[in-house]
Amino acid sequence: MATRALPVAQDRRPGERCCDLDLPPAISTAEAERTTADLEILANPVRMQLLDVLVRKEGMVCVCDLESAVPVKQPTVSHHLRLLREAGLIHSEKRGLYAYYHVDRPALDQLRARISTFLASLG
Amino acid sequence: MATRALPVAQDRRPGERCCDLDLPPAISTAEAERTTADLEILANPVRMQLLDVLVRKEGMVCVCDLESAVPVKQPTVSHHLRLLREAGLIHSEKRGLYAYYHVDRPALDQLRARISTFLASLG
DNA sequence: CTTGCGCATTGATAAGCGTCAATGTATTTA
DNA sequence: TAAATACATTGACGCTTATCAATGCGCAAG
Repeated sequence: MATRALPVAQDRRPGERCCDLDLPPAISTAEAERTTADLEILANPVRMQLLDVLVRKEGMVCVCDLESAVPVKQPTVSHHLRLLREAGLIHSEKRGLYAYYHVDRPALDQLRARISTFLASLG
Repeated sequence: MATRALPVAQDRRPGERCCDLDLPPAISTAEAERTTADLEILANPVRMQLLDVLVRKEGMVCVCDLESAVPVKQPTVSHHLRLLREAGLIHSEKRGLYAYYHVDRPALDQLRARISTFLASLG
């Protein structure tokens, strides 16, 4: 009895043009790429742990402390810190020998908001 | 004046052991890797658009329809559909010549919940 | 100034990922 | 049976990413 407008196997002949209810890509490719970038900056265990530490420690954290919180060597830590910095999620300040990092709260909040919006759009 | 327990540059001598308030990795490496996997399955424009189409079309969608919704060739579509399938987010059913895909709502909801929890933990 | 230290950068390596042409496999139509 | 169609799989390619040893650079203690 199916009253659905959705074409099913039985309704479709081989070679026939697919669903004319042209599924609009809904999410544009450009939009999908932006959201992908948002997800990718978080999609790494080391960056995730670094961010986590920086979030929990309200103040500034020096690199050597961050280093001891993740299972990779110092150059790799610097590498991921750079990516997070270039993404605008954290900032650094040099004091003497040490470099202190801290989270950019507004930036992080905006990132979380964008991802949440995306997740909601999948509902 | 600073009454904060957090060591700052001035408080720390070179060569000194870093913050003894051992920042517990808070998020374990294993946990971070699991969450990373959750993010990664979504962190691709094609998979994102495929999922989006499948979510918006309640019923089953055949591959040729999905194909026309993304800017890549058929083998690439099959590739990403396979990844989504292996992640348990979608399922397929063959009817005659056509393969129909549909979202696994509970699985998708759980994924979204896990990511939301993670995002909240960054608050 | 020289040495030691914290951190960034470089350069190399390896592994992973996305993409597509070509091919395989059912299945359906002629 | 033969030809056509939908989709999956294979195999190859290029690009990106993560990682670390080695090195560079600035600051600070001696």
